[in-house]
Order: sequence, then C-alpha cells, then structure tokens
Amino acid sequence: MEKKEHKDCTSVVIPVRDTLDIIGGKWKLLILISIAEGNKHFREIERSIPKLSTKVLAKELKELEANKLIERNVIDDFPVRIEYTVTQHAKSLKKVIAELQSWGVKHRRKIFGK
Amino acid sequence: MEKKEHKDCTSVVIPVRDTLDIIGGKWKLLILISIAEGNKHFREIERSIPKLSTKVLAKELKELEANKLIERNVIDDFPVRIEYTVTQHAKSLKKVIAELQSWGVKHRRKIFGK
DNA sequence: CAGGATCCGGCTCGATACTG
DNA sequence: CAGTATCGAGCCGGATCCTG
Repeated sequence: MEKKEHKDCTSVVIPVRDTLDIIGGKWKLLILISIAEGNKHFREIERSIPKLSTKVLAKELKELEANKLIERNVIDDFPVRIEYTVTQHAKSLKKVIAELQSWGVKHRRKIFGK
Repeated sequence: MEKKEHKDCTSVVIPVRDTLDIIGGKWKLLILISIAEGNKHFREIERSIPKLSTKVLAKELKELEANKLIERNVIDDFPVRIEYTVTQHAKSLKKVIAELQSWGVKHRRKIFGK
C-alpha cells in the first residue's frame, strides 16, 4: 500500500475519461447532433458542420459506428446512397448535449454581456 | 440567399462547439474535477490524473485560468507555493460533468454486462 | 515545489485529386 | 454521391534536464 499525496478522484475521473474516449475530440458530438437533427447523408453532414473535412468525417463516422452510436445503411439505388442514423444508445447522450449547449449559451452571454 | 441542401443545426452546433473550445480536449475537465475534489497544488493535480505530463498540465492550467475557470493564488511562503481553486463559473459545469460521469458508468456496464 | 526550455518523433489534419 | 489516396506541414506531446 503506497501512500498517496493527493486526493483520489478516480471514481469521477475514470468514467469521465471513458466517456471522453468515445465522444471526445472536436467533431464526434457535432456529428451526432447533425445526424440526430436529420442529416442522413455524407455530404449533408459535411456541409452542416463548418470546417469539417471529408477525410476527418470519414474517420469519425467509422469510430462512431464502431462504438454503436450510429448505424450505416446502404440504400440499394443508383448511385448508391448511404444513410446514417443515430442508435438508441446515442440518444442517451441527449442530456449531455443539452448541458453542453446550455453552458455554451450561458458562457457566451457572460462574455458578451446579455 | 444561397440554398442549403442540409438541415441547419447551428443553433445546437455553435454553442456546443463554443463549450468544447473551452473545456474540450483530453484533460481540461479532468483537471477541473481534480481541483474541485480538493487538489490544490501542481504536483497533486499531476499525480491525481494518470498519464498527465508536466508540460501539458502547465499549458492546460494557463488556458483554464484565461477562461476564468480556475484561479491561481500565490502563497507567500518558502518555497513559494501555488494554490489552484475552481471559480464559481467552473462550478456551473457540475451538471455537465455529472452527465458525462453517469454516461461513462452506463456505457461501461453496457460493454461488460452488469 | 512550480514550472520553463529543449529536443524531436509521430500523427493529426487540410487540400486536392481520384474512383466506383 | 460516398468515400479513398496521397502529400506535406504543423503541432501535440513524451522524455529529460534546469531554474528560482
């Protein structure tokens, strides 16, 4: 048993880190929001989020799919279309997103005055 | 007025991005948690968060201070000590953190089964 | 103790072009 | 449309040592 010279806060730090590993980074939450709002196709999502590049979007979509936060469905048409939708699991992030949005609005108000 | 071929979701995307610009990244929230839990000194914070390096911590602390989320107080002792504390503004992130923590716990349970 | 300085490899990311 | 390929710059971040 080694002595610890600091307050242990792993019970909060670990779960938060787990979450950040999955939805952290600049883009993942924004992409989830965009899809949840009704953007289903690659170009739509791309256009709905300023500064998001093709390459990055492709990578992020794969990671989101791997974590079961979105589903990728092939529409057998021509040319082939793909539809992305958020999973039920992703919907459980609603509250997280709502909190971030609300905080962002308040913070902006605090900075620029009301 | 240009036509938009996608659903506009800027009313959510912009505030969330604002928030992420401030508390996004791997470390900022974890650092805020650690300080809020009672770690006041540089080395304490450093030790309380696995994998966090001196250089990165120094940089993150500056950014947090610039955004008024923490305060840096010099204790006139020898050797000089510094105390970091979270501001009232940072406390308004409690709900965000709670949601992230709660989601992390649920997600882990979902992955490993209960 | 609180941090700064330096060296430096790797990987992230943007821009552009291309394929099915 | 839905992505992949490639090039290249930049910065992130680790390791280590140093100062007040």
